[in-house]
Parts: sequence; C-alpha cells; structure tokens
Amino acid sequence: MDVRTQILDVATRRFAAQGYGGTSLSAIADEVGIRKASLLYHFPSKDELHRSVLDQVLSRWNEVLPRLLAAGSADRFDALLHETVRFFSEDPDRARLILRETLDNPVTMRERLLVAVAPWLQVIAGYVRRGQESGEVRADADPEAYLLHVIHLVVGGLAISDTLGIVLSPDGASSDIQRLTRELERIAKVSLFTDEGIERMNGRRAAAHAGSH
Amino acid sequence: MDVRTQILDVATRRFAAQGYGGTSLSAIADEVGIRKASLLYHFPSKDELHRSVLDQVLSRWNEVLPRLLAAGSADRFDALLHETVRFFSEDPDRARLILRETLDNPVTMRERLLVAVAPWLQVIAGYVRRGQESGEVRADADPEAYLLHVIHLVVGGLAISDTLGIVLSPDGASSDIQRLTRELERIAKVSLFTDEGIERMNGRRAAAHAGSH
DNA sequence: GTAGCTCTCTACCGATCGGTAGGGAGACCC
DNA sequence: GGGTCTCCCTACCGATCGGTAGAGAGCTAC
Repeated sequence: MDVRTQILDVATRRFAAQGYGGTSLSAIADEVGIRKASLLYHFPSKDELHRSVLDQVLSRWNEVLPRLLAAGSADRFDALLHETVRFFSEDPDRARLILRETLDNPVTMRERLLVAVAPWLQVIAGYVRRGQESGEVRADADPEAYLLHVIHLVVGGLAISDTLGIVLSPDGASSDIQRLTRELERIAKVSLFTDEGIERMNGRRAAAHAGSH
Repeated sequence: MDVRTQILDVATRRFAAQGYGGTSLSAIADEVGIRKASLLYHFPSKDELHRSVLDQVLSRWNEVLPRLLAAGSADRFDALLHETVRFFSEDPDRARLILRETLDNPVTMRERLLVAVAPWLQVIAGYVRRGQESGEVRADADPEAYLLHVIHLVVGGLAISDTLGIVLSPDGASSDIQRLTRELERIAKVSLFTDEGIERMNGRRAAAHAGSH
C-alpha cells in the first residue's frame, strides 16, 4: 500500500481514538514504520495531516449523496438515513473524528457540515414541505436544524457504539446495526412528525410487514 | 472563592472545551492567576486534577437521584429524564466532559456510568416490566442498554448544543430547552415502546392537552 | 520570640513536542 | 556517465510539557 495512504489510515485511527492533542506524529510514524521526518515529507505539518484526515472522511461521505440522488428512489429520505448509518457503521472512527472535531471547533465544524450536506438540504426541504402539506410533518419543522439533528444523532450513536454495546460489522449485516438503523429511522421521524404522522407511519409499517408474509 | 474551587472551575471549562491532551496546567494556572507550581500544590498531578473534575460532575449528577426517588412522583421515568436534561443543560460542559471521557476511555467510562446510574436501573427496570405487561413496551427491551442509550442521547445532544443551534439558559427556561426536553422524552419512549404504546402515549398527550384548556 | 503550618513563589529538571537541515540511496532521463 | 527527482534517514532545533526542589511570606499556637 502507498505510504501516504498508510499514514492517513493510521492517523485516522489515532486521531479518532486519542484526539488531536493526544496523538503525536512520532506515534503515527512508528506505527507506519517510518521516521517522523519522513512523515513530515508527505504531510508538511500536523495540522495539514489532520485536515487531510478530516477532508477524506467528509469527501467520502459526500460521495454517497450523488449515488442516492441518481437512484431517485421513491422515498429518498429513508435511503439517505439508511446510507448515512451504513457509512458511519462501516467505520465508526469516521463518526468519532467528526464528533471530536465538533467538540474541538464547534463553529468551524457546524459550517463545514452545513456545506457538506447542502445538496441533501434540498431533498429534506422537499420532504418536509410535502409532509407538512399532508399534515404528517409538524408545521414548525426547520429542515436545516433537523438535518443537523439527525446527522449528529447517527454520528453520536456510532461514535460511542462500543460503549453502548452495539456490535458492528463491516458489511452492516450485524443484527445490532440493523436494529440501530430501524431505531434511528423511527427516532428521526418522530422528531419530525406530528402524532397523526406517526400513526400513519406505524400503519404503513404494519401493512408492509403483513404484506411481506 | 476558594482557590481549589477556582482551579476546579477553570479546569472543568478547559477540559470540556479542549480535552485532556489539549489543556495544559500552565494555561489553567494562568487563568486562575497563580503559578503552575502552586496549582500542583492543590492537585498533585494533571491526572488527579482531571479525575477530580470528572468526579465532581458525576457526584453532582448523582445528587439528583435521591431527590427524585424521595419525591416518589407518579411517573418517575418522566421526572428522571426531565431532571437529567435540566442537569446537563444547566452547564453543557458537564455533558462535554462525559462525552470526551467516553471517547478517550470507552471501557472505563462505560463501567463508571453504569455504577453511577445503578440506583436508577431499578426504577427503569420496574418501568420496563410494567410496560411490557401492559403491552406498551417491547418484549426485547433491555433496561441497562436502554438506560445507557437515553443518557448518551441527552449527553450527546447537549454537548454539541451550540453546534445544533440550541439556545441554553441556566434556569432551563429557554424555549429551546423546553422543546428539546419534550423531544427527548418522545424519542426516549419511541425507542422503548411498541407501536401500540406510542399511540396510547399520543392519545394521553392529546387528552392532557385538551384538559389543560 | 519561635516553632510550625499553609500556601505561593522562582528556578530548574528530563522528556517530548512539532518542525528543520542536510545528506544518502535508489530510480529515471538524457 | 552525470543530473535530477523521490523518498527516507540521522541529527538537531527551540518550545513546551508535567513535575520537583526549596526558599520565603503570612498566619496561628504556645
């Protein structure tokens, strides 16, 4: 594997586990098997390395979006939530990085996140508007605030998944992940829906369940 | 104010904002207005100081419980959730400290949290059992896992409250806090309840709302 | 007075931090 | 062959880290 890629991999794990201040360049270099000076040849500074790690996670996350938009699935909100859970459960270090950065630099990270999810905002806004027209979604729902809420719900849950006793698997096939996904879907909708919307949702789920037999 | 208390106050803010590795003893001492050596007279090491900060938060949190159990309110689960939100919204640094510690030392922190909330576990277990008998709560609900989930839901939400755009107020009177409390109450129950239980909950809420007019 | 306790100070310690200078080995181009 | 580019190395830099030694100021007790 490329040395640069190896550095990024190790740095991702270290920054996620010990944070920026708790991770030293020598420790990363040691694990990769090179000297610290060699590491600084590939990344000119610790800040730059950290930024690259974060950029990689955010850009990979952003790659998920076009795939969803292109698919044009009937219920794109469900697909979006499902894919987001899958993305972060695939490697919970991604969630830990984002959560740590949110704690370390709240203002900057809020802006970065809003930029990163800007394309999704339109999808959500349309979803919310249609839901409000049909009475399923609350009148006071704010798409932007709601999107941030849901993202941090997923990120927060997966960042501390081991503490919560959630068993992960790389292909997302673990029963805990499937259960968590369903749970988060319900939670995400409950914070958005009216009481009537929730009952309609439950009705649809019951019908779908009956129909699948 | 007592110097030792001042140190604890400043350290709480710094550890919450910049984490353990990102906070230096000199920085804390400077803000308090003493030399680093004087700080180390009151707390023999950085580790000890950090432990004291965390201990203070957890013990203050634990003080909330007896008050609730003594009150013996009809729906103690609601009271518990409400008080937990109030406690962490009073000073979100408490939530940040716990969240950071959970990220830095997941195994240790899981155990500490379980010990800290052990008295609550009985209350929840009883609540869950009764709910299961009446069909409101899912059959597969695990009180311990559920309790950790709810706590981290509250802690996570309040730790990044500024990023989420939640306006806090020390007395918990801000409309955002009231809204968040209601939201978390619904979310907490949705992850525990059956579909039927949710509809009954909504029915009760509607009735209470109508009755209040 | 003076002994002793509490608290803060200056000065210093070794270790480690992020980062730099400069050289050497190998591959490639001409 | 020689020149150049890539990559890693050793050796070193000043700054800062957590922590220690020891003196001195202020207070209390006798």
